[in-house]
Amino acid sequence: MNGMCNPFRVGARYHHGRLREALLVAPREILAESGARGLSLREAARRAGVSSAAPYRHFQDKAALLVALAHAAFSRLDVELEEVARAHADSPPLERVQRLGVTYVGFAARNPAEFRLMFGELAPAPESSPELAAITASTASHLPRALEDLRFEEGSESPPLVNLTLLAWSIVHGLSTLWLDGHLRYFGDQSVELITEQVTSVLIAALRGRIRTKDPA
Amino acid sequence: MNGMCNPFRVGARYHHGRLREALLVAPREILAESGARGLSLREAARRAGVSSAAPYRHFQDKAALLVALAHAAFSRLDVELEEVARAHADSPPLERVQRLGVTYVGFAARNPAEFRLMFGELAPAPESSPELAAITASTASHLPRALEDLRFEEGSESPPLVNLTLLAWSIVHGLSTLWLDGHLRYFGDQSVELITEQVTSVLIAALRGRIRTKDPA
DNA sequence: CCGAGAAGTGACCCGCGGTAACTTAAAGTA
DNA sequence: TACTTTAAGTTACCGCGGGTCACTTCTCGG
Repeated sequence: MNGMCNPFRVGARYHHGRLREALLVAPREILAESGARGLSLREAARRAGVSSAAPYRHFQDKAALLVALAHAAFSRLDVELEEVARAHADSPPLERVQRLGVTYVGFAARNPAEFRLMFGELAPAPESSPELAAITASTASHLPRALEDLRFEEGSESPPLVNLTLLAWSIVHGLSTLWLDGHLRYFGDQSVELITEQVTSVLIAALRGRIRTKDPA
Repeated sequence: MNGMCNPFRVGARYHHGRLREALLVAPREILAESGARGLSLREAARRAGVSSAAPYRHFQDKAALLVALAHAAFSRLDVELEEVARAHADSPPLERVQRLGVTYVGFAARNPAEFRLMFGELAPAPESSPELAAITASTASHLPRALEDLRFEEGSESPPLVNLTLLAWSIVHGLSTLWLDGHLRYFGDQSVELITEQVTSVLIAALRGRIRTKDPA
């Protein structure tokens, strides 16, 4: 209770000093340990070595804390995607899109609770804060930016960019949530990243004309 | 408290008589009104006109009630998919798959809270009950059953059925969750069903060779 | 150096999940 | 039909979490 174990709370002074920061760190530990179910303001306060009413000096309510956490998580995903996009700037667009997708799914798998916080049931609406809306938009921009480099053969239809984006996003988002919720356990024990690669390869092969069905038009 | 408004509780006898059934009906109203957040055993008991300890005579705990609710929801989805598959038994496989996908997304949109209960964060693991595992497996079988009718042109690669299934499932599951969580609001104000049709049409057109990229191999 | 306001405290409210001991009524049996 | 058993209810209680309020402690600007 005296918070001696807390790096932010060595002196155990009456005023914590960096409580807001501590309240963004502690919940990540909790999420990693016990998932979103175990995340309570009280537990976060406890870990910060502070009374259960203290957090309310820095966050209006629990939802506001969740918004801040989601914002931080979006920032990290945004950085990852940005780096991948730069690293594959000279690759063929489809390959760049695939790398972005694998990164997206990998992030979800490595940060399950935070991914759920960003997108899931109790995710704060992006409108609940301008900053959250901004980082959300930035994160969502990488996929269409890579896809708009795609070129189609003459005689081929050119699907609207929005449909292509949604197709790609729904695949990786679907794989992420299915994986997090344990529904991919019966599809072999490979890593999600590998599964993602194989699944997206089917789409890519189709777009490159290497897979064609005999399905009647 | 006397439960006079409850059809199952007209006489307000000491023994409810059909409490288990009532406890499967009331939560659906709650879910429709206030989502999973508002779903508590106590509220369900209140609506059934019964004390807050009564439900424990019929369900070991809240999780067990959720399992039963999820089972019922899976059954309804299973029936819907079964009917669609039968209705399109003579259509080209890709079209049948598309109808299944639209049905899946439509179900999610029409039953948001229950869909989250089936797949989402606090979804019970299928292993938590044999019946749940069975109905889950049955529900998941419609997509691969339609996809295994697909035939490929000579010279075309033939992707493994499991990858095709996962591709199709991840798309519709991704669209469902993205829609439920409000992330498709910025993609126009069309219905999810329409969005699903457009997005899946891109994939289908690619598989039929009507869309081909100039992407370097 | 002092006063105002930011930051933290403890006590309290309510609703929730869950348990235990008790009561009612329905069903089975002599 | 009477008596007993037991399933299906009840009230009262526990601990915990979100949130508020009145109060105290510290920090910092004038």
